[in-house]
Amino acid sequence: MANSLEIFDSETHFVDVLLPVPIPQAFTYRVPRHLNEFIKAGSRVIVPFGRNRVLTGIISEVHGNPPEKYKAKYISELMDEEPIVTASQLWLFQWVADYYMCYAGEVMNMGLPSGLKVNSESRIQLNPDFFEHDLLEAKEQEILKIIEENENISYADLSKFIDEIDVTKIVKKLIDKHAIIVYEEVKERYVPKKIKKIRLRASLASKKAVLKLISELEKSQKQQAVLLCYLSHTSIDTLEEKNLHGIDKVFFKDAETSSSSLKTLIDKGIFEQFEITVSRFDSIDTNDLLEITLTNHQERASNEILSGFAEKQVVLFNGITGSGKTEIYIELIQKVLENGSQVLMLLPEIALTTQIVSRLQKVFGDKMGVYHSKFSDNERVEVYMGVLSGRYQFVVGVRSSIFLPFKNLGLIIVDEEHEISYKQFDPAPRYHARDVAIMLAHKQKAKVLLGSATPSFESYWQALKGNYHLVELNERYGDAKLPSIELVDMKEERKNETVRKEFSEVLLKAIETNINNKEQTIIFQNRRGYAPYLNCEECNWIGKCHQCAVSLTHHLYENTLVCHYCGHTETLPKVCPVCESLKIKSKGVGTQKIEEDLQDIFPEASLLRMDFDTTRAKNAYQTIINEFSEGEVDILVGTQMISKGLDFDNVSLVGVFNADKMINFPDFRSAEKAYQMLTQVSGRAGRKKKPGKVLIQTSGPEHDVLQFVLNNDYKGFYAKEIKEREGFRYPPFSRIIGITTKHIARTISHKAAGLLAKTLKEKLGEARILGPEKGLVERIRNQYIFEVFMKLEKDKLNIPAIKTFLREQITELNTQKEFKSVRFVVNVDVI
DNA sequence: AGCACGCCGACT
DNA sequence: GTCGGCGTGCTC
Repeated sequence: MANSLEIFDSETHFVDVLLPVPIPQAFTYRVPRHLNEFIKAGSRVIVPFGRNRVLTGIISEVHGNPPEKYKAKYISELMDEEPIVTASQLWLFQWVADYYMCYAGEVMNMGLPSGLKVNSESRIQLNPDFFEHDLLEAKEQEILKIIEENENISYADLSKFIDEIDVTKIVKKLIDKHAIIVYEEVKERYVPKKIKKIRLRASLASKKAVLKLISELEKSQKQQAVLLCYLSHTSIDTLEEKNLHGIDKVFFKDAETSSSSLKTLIDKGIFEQFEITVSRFDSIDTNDLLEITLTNHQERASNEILSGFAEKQVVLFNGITGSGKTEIYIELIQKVLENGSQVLMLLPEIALTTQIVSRLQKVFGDKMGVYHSKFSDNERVEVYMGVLSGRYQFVVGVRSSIFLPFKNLGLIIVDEEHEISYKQFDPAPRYHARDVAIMLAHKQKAKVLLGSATPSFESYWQALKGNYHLVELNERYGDAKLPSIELVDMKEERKNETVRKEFSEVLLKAIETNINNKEQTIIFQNRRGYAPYLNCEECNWIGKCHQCAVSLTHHLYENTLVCHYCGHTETLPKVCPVCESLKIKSKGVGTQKIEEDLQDIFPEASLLRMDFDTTRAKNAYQTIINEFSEGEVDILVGTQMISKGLDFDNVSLVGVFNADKMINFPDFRSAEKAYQMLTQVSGRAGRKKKPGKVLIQTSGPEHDVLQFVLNNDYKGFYAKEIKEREGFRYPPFSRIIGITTKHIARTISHKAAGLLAKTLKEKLGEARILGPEKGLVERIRNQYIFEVFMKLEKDKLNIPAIKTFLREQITELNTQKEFKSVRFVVNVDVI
C-alpha cells in the first residue's frame, strides 16, 4: 500500500543495513540510481534514521525487493568505493547475535572501531522563505540575527555567542515558526596523521642552482642558515632525487633555525611546503629482527602441536608457567605466515601492554599489528584498515580483535585461554572471545591453539574427550625451578598472637630477608582501595552507596568513599552522619592499606602499588612495570593485574594476602578460579635462576584447592572438581544461560523474574531452572536485580529452540503493562 | 539505544 | 499559569 504509487523496475535497488541499534528488524533503504553500480554489501552508508538522526550503517544485503509495509527512505551517502566489512565478518556478526541473543547491529557496533563511524553535528540555516520577522519576540530576533551573521552555525557554537542559558528552547521556537532550518552535518571521524614537509622548488633542485642560491643569500645570514640546514639533511650531490621527498619541517626547528626566515623563503618561492600522510605507528627496523631457537622440550611441544593440527581443528596447549610458551607461539606463527595465511593472537587485555608484545615486535617487526583498547580511535582505524589491505598479516590483540577483517586466517592463538576477561560482560554482545574464535576459525578453515598453564575446565574436558588435541609441557624454560609454595595458617598465628596488622610473622620475616638480599617481593591482594567499608563504632553505621546495595570503599589518598559498582564518589565524613561520633573506623584491607602498613613496618623499603586506581592513565601501567623491573623497588602491592603475563627476573617472593575470600566465593566456579589465580600469581616468583617462594596466608589451610595448588597438581584438582560438576550437571556438562531482571521497584523486578522462572520450569523441568535469586548485589544504580539461571545439557536439549522460546517469553512479559519497563538481560554462557 | 511526544507535580 | 519530570512509542 505504502508503495502503491511508486513504480519500481529491475533497476530499483534496495539494501538491508546494519545499524548500531538494539532492534531486531532489518532496516531497508532505497538506493539512489546514480549509486546503483557502486553499491556493495560490506560498504558503509550514511542513512537518515528517525526524525532527525543520522547514522552510519553497514550494507548487509543488496536486493530488489521493496518493503511491503512501509516506504523505504533513501540512503543519503555511500562512504566506501570498496567494502570495508568482509563477507566473513557479516556472517560472524549474525552468528554472534544469534548465539549470544542480541542483535547483529550491536555486534557490528562493537566490532568496528568507532573511528569508522561518522560524527554528526546539528547546524542551523536561515529559512529563505521566511518573511514574518515582525512576529518574532525580542529574544528570538536577537538569536536570528546571530544566525544570519554566521550562516551554518552549529548548535554548540551558537550558545557561545549568547549568555542566554536556554538557547535550545528559543531555537526550537524558531524552528516551529519556520524561521530557521536545522540539518545534520556529517563528517568522518578518522583523521589521517599528516606531517608537514619542506622542499626546494623543483627548478632549484640542482647542485648548480643551489650553490648560486647560497651565495645570493650571503647578505641574509639567517635565510642562508635555513638553506644550509636543508642541505645537511639531503645531499647536495643527489639533490634532484632527494628533493622530491623533502625533509620534515620539524628538522628546521630542531636545528634552531629561524622560523620566520623559513617562512620568508617559502613566500619567495624558494622553498615549498607540502603534507604527507603517515602511519601512527613507528616503523620498526626490519633488518634487525630477532631469531629464536627452541629448547628440546619446546621443539617437541611445537612438533606435537603441528601433528595435533593434522587431526584436530583445536589444540589445547597446557604448558606450566615459565615454560616459554611465547617462543613456541612465535615458531608456529612464522610457519603459518610463510604459508601465506593470516594469524591472530588473542591476549587478555592486561597482558597486552607488556613484555610479550615487545618480544613479538622484535621478531615480527612492523608486519605485526597491535590492537588494544588503550589505542586511540585513529590508531585503531589504522590497524583495521591495515588488516583489510593485507599490510598486517599478523595481529596481536584483545578480545574484540576477532572482529577484524581477516580473509584467510590460518591460525588463531588464544593465550591464557582460561582468562575470564575473554568474556564480555556488559554491554551486549556478551560474547566469549575464545568460543567465537573457534567458530570463526571453523568458518575460515583455520586452526586454533588454546594456551594455558591452568586450562579452563571447558577446554580441558573437550581435550580429554578427544575433541581437542592435548599437548602438555611440564618443563620450565632453562634451569628455572618452580617456586616452592607454603601455606601460612593464620588461625595458628592469631592464637600465638604473632600477627601484626594482618601480616603473619612468617610473611614479614620473609619480606625482611628479601629486602636485605636486595631481591624483590610481590604482595597480592585482590581488593583495591584502602578499606572495603567505613564503620561507626558507636552506632554501627556503615557507609553505603545511595543507589547500590553495597558498602562504599574508603580510598585513602583521595580521601573519598567510592562505590565500586556505579563509581559514585563522596568525600569522607569527619564524624558519623548518624550519631556524630568521631569513632568512625575503616574496616578490612585493600591494596592502599597494605601499602601503608608495609611502609610502616619497613620504613626504609620502597614500594609501588598496581591496581585499577594507579593504572588509569594511558602509560601508567607500563611506567609501574618499568620501574619495578629496574629493580629499585622492593615491594609491589597489587590486585590480579600483577598476575598476567609479567616476568620479573628478580622476584623471589610472592605473598598472597588473603586466599580465603577467593575460595569461599558463592559460585560453583570459585575453586577453579581460585586455583587459576593462585597458580598464576605463584608463577611470578623465581622466573630465572633463583627458586622462588610463595607464601599464602589463609585461615583454612586444609581446604583442598590449596592442597592442589601446593602440589602443583592440576590434574588431581581437575579430576576431583569435574566429578562434582558432573553430579550437579554444571558446565562443562551443561550450558548456563543467565537472565537478569532490572527494575526500580523491587517487587516488580522480583515478580517478573518469578514469572519467567515459572514458565521456564514448566517447559524444561524444575531441575534445569535456578532462581529467581536476588543479585549478588541486590541494587545497582537504583535498579533492583534478580537472576534466573537455566542449566541446559548440551547433548540432550535443542538449545537454539530453547533460546527462541526464552526470547518469546521475554517479549511476552514485556507486553504486559505491569512489566513493560522491566529490563531483561540475557547472558549466554555466564561466567 | 536515542529521541520526540505527551501527560502530571512544584514553582518563578 | 509553565517548566520539566520521565513513561511510551518508534525507528526502514
